[in-house]
Amino acid sequence: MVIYETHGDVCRVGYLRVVACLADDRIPKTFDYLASQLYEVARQRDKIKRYDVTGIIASNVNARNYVILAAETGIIDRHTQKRAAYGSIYAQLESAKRINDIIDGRVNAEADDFITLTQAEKIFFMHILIEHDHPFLGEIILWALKQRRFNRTTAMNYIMEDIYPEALAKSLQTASSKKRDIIRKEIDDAERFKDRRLSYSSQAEWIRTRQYAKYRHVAPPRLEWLVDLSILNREGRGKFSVNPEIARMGYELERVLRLPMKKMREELFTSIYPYLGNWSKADQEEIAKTIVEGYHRFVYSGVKQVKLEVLEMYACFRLLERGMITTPNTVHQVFNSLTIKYPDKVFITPTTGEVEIAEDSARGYTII
DNA sequence: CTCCAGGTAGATCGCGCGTT
DNA sequence: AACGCGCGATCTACCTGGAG
Repeated sequence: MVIYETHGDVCRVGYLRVVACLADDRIPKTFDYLASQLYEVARQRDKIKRYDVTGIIASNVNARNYVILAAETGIIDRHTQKRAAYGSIYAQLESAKRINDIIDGRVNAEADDFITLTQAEKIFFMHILIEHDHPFLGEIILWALKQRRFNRTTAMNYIMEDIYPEALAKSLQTASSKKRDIIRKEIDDAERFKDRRLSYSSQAEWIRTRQYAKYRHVAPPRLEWLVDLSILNREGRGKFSVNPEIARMGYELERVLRLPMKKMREELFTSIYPYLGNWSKADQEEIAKTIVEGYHRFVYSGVKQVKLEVLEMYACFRLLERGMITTPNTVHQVFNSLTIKYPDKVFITPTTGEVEIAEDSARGYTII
């Protein structure tokens, strides 16, 4: 499910954290309301403006574009106007504390607060962006890996003329029938992008076309996301290079990013993320503790039905925050062993995947 | 009316050339 | 060789017409 709607100004991943914290699990908030709140929060740090990065929120319109991106990446839900799965997960992570402090005015934002991500946050957003922009963003990463160094223009052309139509074609299989016709039309159009671009006699003429405007709205934000995730480094204006740490994993990345979605999710945790930080392996007890603690956090913040899948992903990222790594499948196994060991305290409704964990199990984690 | 994709004005970069 | 100037190329933030 490729992200269809992007705008050239949604370049900074960090604002998605603010949207996740501003949204709510119980009370719907309209996108306009979220946008104006986001705008207000972002303005807190007007005095310490950074001019070396693009995508800083400077208007309501531009804040709204970020809210839309949050909807496209599973942070908030278009229909319910509440938090979506990844928004709920982020809101329960420790990382959310700092953002909430800024939102509530308990601390003043520093220059980097909306831009710089912690290592765990980088992996969190890498995960959701790769998943929601699949296979587009993954293929962009693989192309970048082959280049090592490249400039913005080369990247824009290749991304739009080669990767984009192919990614759209692949996304056809999973798209709803309504969207399919629109996507097919877009593919037809995209297949002619290159010929059309080359038909303009001068560069000056080309950059004034609507097609170029489209390029600018689709490709550059994705490159900027990769910079925020430390997959790419910025090398001055319009130039990028691949982070050497990532470059070393080229072969593995190619294998993992091309796996079917469900497999890819697991393999990112087994084959990629372990090399993106100094993690220790989380043991069974830590995992179980994190599951139980997480369940109570979700319930406390107003999530009525805690989905097992969501709880498991939460546990993976919460452990990363504490310097420990595990995988969704491992968490799943630990959860299963909990239901067997404590059938009177830990339940799952098989049809819906909703979890319940008895209150007293939280106290001192006595169930372990 | 609302809203956003596409359009555009102005800012900024950096190439290539002349000068020291 | 190194510097720096000027201008075309490129980039970005903001705006708006036309779709819904």
